[in-house]
Amino acid sequence: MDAAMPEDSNSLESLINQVTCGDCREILRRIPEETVDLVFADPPYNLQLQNTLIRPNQTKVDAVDDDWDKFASFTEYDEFTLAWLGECRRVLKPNGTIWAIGTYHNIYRIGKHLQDLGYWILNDIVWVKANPMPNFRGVRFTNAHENLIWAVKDKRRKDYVFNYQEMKSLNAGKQMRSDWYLSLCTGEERLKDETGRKLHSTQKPLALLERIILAATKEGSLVLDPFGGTGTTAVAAALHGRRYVLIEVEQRYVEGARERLRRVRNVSRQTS
Amino acid sequence: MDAAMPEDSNSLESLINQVTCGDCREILRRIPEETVDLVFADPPYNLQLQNTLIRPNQTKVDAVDDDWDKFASFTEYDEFTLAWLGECRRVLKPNGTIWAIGTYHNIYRIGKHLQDLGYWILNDIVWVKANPMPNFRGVRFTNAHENLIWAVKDKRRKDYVFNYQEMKSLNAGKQMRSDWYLSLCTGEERLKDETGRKLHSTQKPLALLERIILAATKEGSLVLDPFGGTGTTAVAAALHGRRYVLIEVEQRYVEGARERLRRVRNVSRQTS
DNA sequence: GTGTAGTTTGAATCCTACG
DNA sequence: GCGTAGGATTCAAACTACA
Repeated sequence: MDAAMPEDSNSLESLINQVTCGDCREILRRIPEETVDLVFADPPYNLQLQNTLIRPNQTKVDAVDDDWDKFASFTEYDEFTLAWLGECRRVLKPNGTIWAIGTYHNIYRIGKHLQDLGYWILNDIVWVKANPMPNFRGVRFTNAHENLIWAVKDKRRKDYVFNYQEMKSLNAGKQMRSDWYLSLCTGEERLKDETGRKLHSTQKPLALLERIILAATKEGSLVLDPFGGTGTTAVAAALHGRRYVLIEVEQRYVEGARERLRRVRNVSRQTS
Repeated sequence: MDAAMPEDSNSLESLINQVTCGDCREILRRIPEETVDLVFADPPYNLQLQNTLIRPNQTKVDAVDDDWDKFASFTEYDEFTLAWLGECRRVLKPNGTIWAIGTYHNIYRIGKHLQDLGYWILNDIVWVKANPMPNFRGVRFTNAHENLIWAVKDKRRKDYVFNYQEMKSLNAGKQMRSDWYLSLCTGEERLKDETGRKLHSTQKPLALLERIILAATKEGSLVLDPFGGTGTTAVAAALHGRRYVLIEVEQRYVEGARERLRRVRNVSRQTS
């Protein structure tokens, strides 16, 4: 797929259906204004974990300790958030929508900045986890969900895409609600590195991205993921005939995503 | 109960197990520092209503559809939020905790300010509604949940109250999770005015407040509700042997709450 | 192939008392 | 403030091993 990349790296076409490596705040500048139909953003959560956590059976929890999740302060996280949210708003079509996912560590800051920038929230969605990690020490409630925000760029635009009937049919003929019960990404679906460990510490389940794309885009729509990770958004887009622009700053995730997308293409070639 | 009220209206004792009418930002000043064990706050979220609340003598802003008005509204809501969150933090004991409930209209602003003031979030909880109002026009997902934030005043204090075993026993012997499936407040439980219409537009289910108080207070703890409404928090506190301070600005809600509490006391007198 | 038991693991702001 | 020892603490899904 790199061979097919046009030489003009500033054109939008050179980014479409590609996984581009780089800081999203820079790559986003290559995208012209009002060209994107949907943004899905899974930014770093700024977890601020302190100590190692030991399970009751004395094993160690494989926590999120990646450098990309480290921020010096809330202020720094806020600046980062405003930067990418602002760029995403610029490239979105006026009736385009954005989805952002997070936990209590970061979702309030994202939501607040999103409102301040003029996005108009349509729904907040909770991903209720079928199999969350328990609270081993029994000092809080089990953290069993994550939060998503769905917002349209321009409040006045009522013609954002929402495939109401398709959602209804996916929910046994009843209106799709704001609580989505889905399992974590584990097992075969979870990408592994060469040593057999999880490649990405926070890979999202494909079912989550499929529902989002089926709900809020049409065939041929352009989907942008500024924190592409190992490519779940791109896979969901490809599976349902949507175009995508995937940006990811970590080279090893980029390679994992590209390989994953090759496998998806091969499968669809065999079955078509 | 008014007859039993001490004459010194500045003492904390004069507020305890009473429904006090007034603006919470003023009444809160009567409460000494670090005296409250738990705050439950269900603040208003309608920005238009907020404008009249903060600037009662100014002209109402019409349709809020330009950027300046929108920014002004958010700013005023933010100032209001910071004011009551700050006062609540002052009166909370160092190991005291706060619960705030809201929807996507206001919860991001509350959560962000709460973090900025130094509260330390322990959990976010979603109240998943068993019987939400459908989205009649089919243009969004059914809004089927509300968000709660649980935070401790001082991050370093690990001795906040969390009745782990009691929550576990309420959940069939398994850890209580962050998703709470509860019905709306309807039927007999819902307070009505003299014409038979609901007295308060957003009365919370008693089961929600009972769970919160059973989870995060001990017997005899002091519970503060700065937006007391029709007294659900006070009823839950009274039923479980906790003391309360309830503040509410609307006189008709105050009267509804006082009458409701009289009924609760009569019932417990008969059964004891 | 089928069924069962055992093992692994997941975005986690996960303890307390005493020197 | 810090270091250390004592003690209480987990759920569901998917995978593996084995009969």
